[in-house]
Amino acid sequence: MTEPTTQRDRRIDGRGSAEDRSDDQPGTPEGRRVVELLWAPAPQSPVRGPKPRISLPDVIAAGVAIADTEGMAALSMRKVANHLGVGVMSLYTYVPGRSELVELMIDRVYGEHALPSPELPWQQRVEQWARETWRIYDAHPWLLDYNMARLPVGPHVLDVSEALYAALLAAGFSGAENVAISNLIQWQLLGAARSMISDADEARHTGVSAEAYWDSRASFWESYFDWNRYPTMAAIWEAGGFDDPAGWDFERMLDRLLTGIEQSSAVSREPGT
Amino acid sequence: MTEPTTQRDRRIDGRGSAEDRSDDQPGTPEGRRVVELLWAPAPQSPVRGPKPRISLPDVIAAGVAIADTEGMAALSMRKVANHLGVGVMSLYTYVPGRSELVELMIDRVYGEHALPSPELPWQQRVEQWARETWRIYDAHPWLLDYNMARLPVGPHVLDVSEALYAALLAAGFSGAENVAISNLIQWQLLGAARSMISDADEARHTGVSAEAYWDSRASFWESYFDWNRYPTMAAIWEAGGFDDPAGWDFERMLDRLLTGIEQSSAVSREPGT
DNA sequence: TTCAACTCCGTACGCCGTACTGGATTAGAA
DNA sequence: TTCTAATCCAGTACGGCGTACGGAGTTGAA
Repeated sequence: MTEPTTQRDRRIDGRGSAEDRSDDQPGTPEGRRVVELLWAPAPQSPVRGPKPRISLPDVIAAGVAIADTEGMAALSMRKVANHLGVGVMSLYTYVPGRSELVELMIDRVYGEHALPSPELPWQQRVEQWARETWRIYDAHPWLLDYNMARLPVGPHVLDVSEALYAALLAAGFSGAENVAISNLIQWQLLGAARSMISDADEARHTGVSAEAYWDSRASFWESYFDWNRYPTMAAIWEAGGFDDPAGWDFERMLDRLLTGIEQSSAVSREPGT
Repeated sequence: MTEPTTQRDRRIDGRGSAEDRSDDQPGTPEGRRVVELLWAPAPQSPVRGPKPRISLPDVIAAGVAIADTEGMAALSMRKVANHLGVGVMSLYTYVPGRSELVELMIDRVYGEHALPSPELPWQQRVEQWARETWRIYDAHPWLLDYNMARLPVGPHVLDVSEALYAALLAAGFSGAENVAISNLIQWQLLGAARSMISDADEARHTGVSAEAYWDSRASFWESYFDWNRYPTMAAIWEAGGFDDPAGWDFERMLDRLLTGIEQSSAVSREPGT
């Protein structure tokens, strides 16, 4: 960290082309910046300018607060600035832009995950991991709006991933198999959370409850639904299969997953086609 | 449909309060409108005004075209209008707003799903269903940006759902069990697609390939990754478990799912806790 | 004391969705 | 034929967004 860091360097400076990096540091400038924000150990020594009135954690906390109460779509730089009592552009001193702020927010809430103790049996570890993940989705439903395909590579996100990998390793899965089962668990959890939580969440800040939503679509069921065209759905409906989210109830799903994994751990190891 | 339908009625007219619906039709006005757009059989008889220069399918097709090439984020009403050679506000004659347009676009691309023949054995039906779904995600990656928790209730969306439910019914699953397994399949597919396709897709219109992305984060691996803090991840990495998406390769995943379901179909039926 | 480094932020630009309003066009009623 | 109501079409405008730019004020080190 020898070269001087001017404001222009710290700001995002609009995606420079591949040629214009004269230094030999790895990666792109934006990538380096966000990695530094996620991992940088200290706000480096006291420096030259005036004392900052806010801090990076403040900005992240404000973002989380707004997203928690109003949803991800309502999160704007102006609102964050307002919440902190500063001008909008001041935020760009701390954060390169909105999307990087979101990455930081995600890593920050992953820090709330209470990691399972390595001494527990693997089933309990996986179970606690799943419950904690669910709890975080429930506390911060805006996570569910995020694609989740490319999680930010932050310390807390990695802690959480490591915990699941480690639990599955204890169950006897390693390498690609471990990754596959880990993905199985995460995607099930995410899918169920999206179905259950984001309904309730959307209700909270649009004022339209899930029932009201379906009621608003009621004309469909009355006028257009064709019982002959969709016989299986009709049968499931009449059997109560859609009542309550019993089919993807969290407890049942967890049970299913664990027993499925146990079986797979017992049988195991015939390669695919 | 006796009461006159003026433009003000057809337009979205800003979420009227619950009191102001004088008629006794079910659901909210917006809900009725989008349901009609999805299901209305014909553009009702020839009517009074000037001949329309474009049509609803044109608008939907333009939206799909733009989203296919530039991504969901780049889909704007202005671009759609431009693509059709009309003014922006003209679109609102055909579609209540952007979000409804997206719903219509989704149902439209679900119409590309080649439903499996009911005469095939259920495994082949599920397999073909999964391949078709994957193909559609691949052709229209912007679907993956959509939450997918609340799919639009359109005819094609329901056709696709019905096909999976029916195949699983043939496998012996009914009621809530059918729903649970159907969700399992869909969420796995969606998760895998989000991981694999949206990478490639993002690369296409941001110009940043997945390798370039990881390269841009390269400083992280060099400077910050702590092999002691993340031992399992390190082990998996060294074993090649992250190389290639072998762990969640589509074929392997499909195999895994089908055999898992078969086992579950054989064992089955011990209730949870 | 000077000055470079730094924080803060007002202004402005180009996007976005869409409300409002009115003009042009047409089919049926008179 | 003339009139009129229904309908399509769209210009203008408003409030919101992310953020580039440039400059004013503040501070510690030279």
